[in-house]
Amino acid sequence: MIPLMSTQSIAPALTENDHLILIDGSTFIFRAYHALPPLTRKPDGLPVGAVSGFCNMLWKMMQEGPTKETGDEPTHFAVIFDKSGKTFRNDFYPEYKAHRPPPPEDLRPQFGLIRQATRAFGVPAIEQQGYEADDLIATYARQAEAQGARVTIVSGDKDLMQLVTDKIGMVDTMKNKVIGKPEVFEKFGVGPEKVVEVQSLAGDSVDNVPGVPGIGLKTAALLINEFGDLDSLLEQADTIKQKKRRENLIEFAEQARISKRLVQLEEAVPVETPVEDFTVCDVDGAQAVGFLKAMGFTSLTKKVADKTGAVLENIEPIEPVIEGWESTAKPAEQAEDSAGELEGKAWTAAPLAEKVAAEISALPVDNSAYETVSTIEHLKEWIAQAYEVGYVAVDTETDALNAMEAGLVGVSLSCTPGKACYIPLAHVDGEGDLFSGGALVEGQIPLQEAIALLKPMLEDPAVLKIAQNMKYDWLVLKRYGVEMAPFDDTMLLSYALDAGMGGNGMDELSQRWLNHTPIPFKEVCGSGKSQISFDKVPLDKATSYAAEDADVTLRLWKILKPRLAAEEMTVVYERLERPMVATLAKMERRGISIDRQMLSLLSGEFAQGAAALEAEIHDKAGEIFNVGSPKQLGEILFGKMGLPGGKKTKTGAWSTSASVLDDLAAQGHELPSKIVEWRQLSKLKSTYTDALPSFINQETGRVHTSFSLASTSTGRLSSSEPNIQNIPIRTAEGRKIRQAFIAEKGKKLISADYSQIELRVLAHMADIPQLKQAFADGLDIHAMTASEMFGEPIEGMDPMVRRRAKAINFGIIYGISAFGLANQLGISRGEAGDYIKTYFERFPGIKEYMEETKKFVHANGYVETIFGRRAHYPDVNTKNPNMRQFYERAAINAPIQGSAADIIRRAMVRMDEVLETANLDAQMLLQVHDELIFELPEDQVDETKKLVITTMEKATEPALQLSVPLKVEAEAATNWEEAH
DNA sequence: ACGGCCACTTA
DNA sequence: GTAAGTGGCCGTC
Repeated sequence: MIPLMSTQSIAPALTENDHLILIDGSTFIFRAYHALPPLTRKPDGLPVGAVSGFCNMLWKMMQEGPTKETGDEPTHFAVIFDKSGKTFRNDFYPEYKAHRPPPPEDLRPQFGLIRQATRAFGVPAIEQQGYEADDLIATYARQAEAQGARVTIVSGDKDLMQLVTDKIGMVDTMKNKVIGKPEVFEKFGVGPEKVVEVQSLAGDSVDNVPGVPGIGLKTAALLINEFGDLDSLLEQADTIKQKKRRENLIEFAEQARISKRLVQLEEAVPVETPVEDFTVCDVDGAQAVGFLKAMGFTSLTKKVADKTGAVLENIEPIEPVIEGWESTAKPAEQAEDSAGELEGKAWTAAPLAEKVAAEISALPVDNSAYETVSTIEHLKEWIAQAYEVGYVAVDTETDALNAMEAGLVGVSLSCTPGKACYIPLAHVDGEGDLFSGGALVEGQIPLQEAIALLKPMLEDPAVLKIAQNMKYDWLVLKRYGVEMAPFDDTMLLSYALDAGMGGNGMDELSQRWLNHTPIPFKEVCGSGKSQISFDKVPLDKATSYAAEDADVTLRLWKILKPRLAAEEMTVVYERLERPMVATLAKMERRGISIDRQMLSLLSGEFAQGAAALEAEIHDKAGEIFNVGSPKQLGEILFGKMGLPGGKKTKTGAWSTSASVLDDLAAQGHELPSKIVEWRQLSKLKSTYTDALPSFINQETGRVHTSFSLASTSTGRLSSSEPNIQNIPIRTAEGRKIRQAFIAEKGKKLISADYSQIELRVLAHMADIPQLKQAFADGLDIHAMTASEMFGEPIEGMDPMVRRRAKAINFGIIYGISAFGLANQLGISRGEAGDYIKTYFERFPGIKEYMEETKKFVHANGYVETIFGRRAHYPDVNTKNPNMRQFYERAAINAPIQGSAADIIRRAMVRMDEVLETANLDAQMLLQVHDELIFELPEDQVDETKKLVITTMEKATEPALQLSVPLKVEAEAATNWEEAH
């Protein structure tokens, strides 16, 4: 290291009357970023949320001091930043802080702005190559102390606690906590002078300080208190009684010594700016106000102007230098480059992500290391840990699968890979019979108390909550009064990154990324008839299962989150995935009313109809058989009666599908059409009229579906328990079921649906002039297609001609084949092929688009929607021509279906706020791919309709302007059938 | 009791 | 021809 001479200051040395405040810039920046909703500057969309938060915090600190207690006027004041790039610690330990994911894309341009903001307030912004902010803070604090002054360090970083003395105090403003010697002792179990010794043993996963395996804070403090310091301990390690601990201390002695050098702050940095220069001076109003004006922070600008006496109107905005961001969209590669440069990282994000994955998956899962939390103190320790690292993996255990009914049984947490706890809350004695069981097991914190302790942390903007399938945990906890925020979801991270590569469930992800099989639920609760609910599981067994889930979730997050930036999927995740969690959770919570009586009546009608048909069928067949059995039916139709069999199923049996039966009916046979009718009726009865009432929630009296965000390859949602996305509409009988979905008294339902959204998306993506023109002119798209293809005028067109064109349009969206079109239209393969040929001649752009898509998927293994969502087809290059063509069709369809899904997602994410801002009480209840269903007071119908329509039609903006208008139609009624 | 198959429902 | 979920039957465990 080249020794640098400290610059001599002309300012006087500090005295015991002086008070130096050192602000840890990183703490401020990251708190400001995570604590506040994203904010962008008006004209150009520059992200400024963190800048705004930082300025407010800095200004407050300058006005009031760090806290009331230590709020005596500072005489010296500076903000210390980390300089990006390598530090001296990396010279002897390259892995130091290597786990850190790169900063989020929208934070990157704000680093520079925040330094400029600091200077605009007349405060020194200090950073120095090769040193971390902590080292500079240590050096300045010791220098000031040596001169007799008092020092207050403002930071949330526990590494700085080693500096605390009578003269040097610490304040964590975010948590409103003053840290002196007693607080350090409470945290580390030793005084500030021994903090380094303890940390070198316990390690720190956040900074990637290894420490000694198996030794946490508690044990470390114990050992240091016994042996005095690290060196003495390592010398006498062979005297330790506990076998594993002794072995580890001997084996990892060198690792502990390295850890000590990592956590030991450098207190003699040859600083470029002397501490004497930090003298507080009056704020130059013109500078500060100029900067704030340029940022567009109106209320702070006014405050600062008032205080400094600057005349707001006379000050011109001072535009700061902006690095790492441009207001106009630019190619992805460029964004990557400039972002990399800005932070001066030697690595790009992708190799970092790989490195993280390798390290996390190498650490074995040890279920015996997990803790069962049974006291308030223990719980508090875990909560404190979450605050400390700023994130925590959370998993709730419940007594049922359905989030709207399940009771909370316990919560598990993890902040460090390999370390996790389970907090049992409602485990009951499983012994005894059905009635006597149910006594709470001992060693559990009362549920309400535990929730009261957890709630502030789970809702605190400073702590990121991480879960696998957050919607479930969010819903369960919401029912206990907790609204978790902010959060990440590992299932959605995986979905954004790898849709189509396989499932996104935790077991599968654990297998894929950690090469680890978590304890199967079956092993804990059994299965089938002997299955027990989780509240009956003994605490030790529950802990190894539940805590493992939190551990695995945290590890998956550490692996998947850095990939987001590396693979440019941040925007997809943050705009299209994550915000849907709360949106959908709220919809599920609201549920929808159904008319139980009406369904019951229908069930009766369907039963009668089916019974009558069944009798006829048996009569015509000449024997009694199970009509619901395709096998028995096949034997009768194609065996006994000798009818000509058409298709075979893939298992070799005669197909009795509706299309086959329809063909037979067309040949003049009576039985087949009766079968078709019977099947339709029994389907309506069993799946809808019988099943729906069983989904009515006891407490709410409504039906709460569960939407799945990550179970399609294209980005569509799916719905289950019950599936409300396939409620009948085609037949008159089926529509009666829709009538049973009703609005509450005094309310109405609105159904708003996109008209032809997929064809519009296709027209935009494939850039087809005639289609775009037709949509712009509001024409009947199928008639227009027919007119182009067959040369017939739209007026007075034969409905059959239009029907053919419609089938072709749908076929195009599905990745058309002559085989499929022929089936659909009941024409020959050759004829269908001719239609397709004609179509491609009239719309050459479509053909080109389909060929390009195929080329793309073969080259890349995935395709993309207009908003960048990816659908992967890892097997598209298979040699099997049928499979290959299947994947190609799916790849053609995915960008179209997926883009439409993206669009409605954007509308949904925005909808609640839009309605609320307009003071409307409408509530979004359901989504059916291109349709949204709302419930609202009947006197707000007109206004709501208008707002819903614009929100949906403008959903791509401002990110994207389609070259085709989107059209939404909305109707209101007291039931879904009439509204649709 | 579980899972595959077939049928039906939707966009 | 794309994307889903559910229910009944039936063979296997």
